[in-house]
Amino acid sequence: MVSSMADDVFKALADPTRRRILDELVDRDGQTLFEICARLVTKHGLGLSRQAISQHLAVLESADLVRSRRQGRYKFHDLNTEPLERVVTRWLRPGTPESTP
Amino acid sequence: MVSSMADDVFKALADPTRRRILDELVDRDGQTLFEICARLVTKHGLGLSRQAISQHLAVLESADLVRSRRQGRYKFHDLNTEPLERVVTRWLRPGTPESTP
DNA sequence: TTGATAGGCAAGTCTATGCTTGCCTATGGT
DNA sequence: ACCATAGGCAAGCATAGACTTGCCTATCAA
Repeated sequence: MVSSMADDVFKALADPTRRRILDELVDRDGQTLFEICARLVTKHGLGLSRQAISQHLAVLESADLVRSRRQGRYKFHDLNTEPLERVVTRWLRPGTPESTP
Repeated sequence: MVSSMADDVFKALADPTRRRILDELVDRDGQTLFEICARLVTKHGLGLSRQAISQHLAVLESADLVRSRRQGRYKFHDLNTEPLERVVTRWLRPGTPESTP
């Protein structure tokens, strides 16, 4: 089964933990896996294993919502909002009065 | 467990069939369950049972993405894009140049 | 009243997926 | 060389969720 681009984006956004991760990356870009784990624990009280977060990051990457760059033994994660902007305008008509106040 | 408003919206959008339904309601508002079933079959080739679509509509309603009004034995469904507009700006910073061309 | 239409409810099945556990690789410091 | 750190891989489990089937209710037309 082929998974379209929009499909991956919406699937990625369906999980609350993944949305928290995006929140963290908005707050500070270029975090490592361990940093994200630590912040999810301290700021949101989420007690998830490192592997769980790693799998979430993989889902976000496959949706191109997160880009990663390797540097030595560190892997930094960056937010990419471009897929969001493209996917959201699907049902939002340009003529909606409330959207352009 | 309490399900927040954003949670319901993203969960509702996670399913491709539900996104198709929203597409149909953008195309023509105020359709009944049977109309939506017929259009999904003819226009998209989806062979789903009436109950499946009914359950999808229930999910969309609980996310307030679809509002329904009863009239006799008919139940008309209307699209409500307001939750979308609110939920999407979460990671889209207002200063993004591409978003305001 | 009878029958057809529009919709609802409630199991039951089956797959997807979130999470864990355990082990493995690679890089950097000392 | 040694060990700690940063991350990856793969199997296993357990719940959520999509879909079906079967039956029930309500509205309208004849």
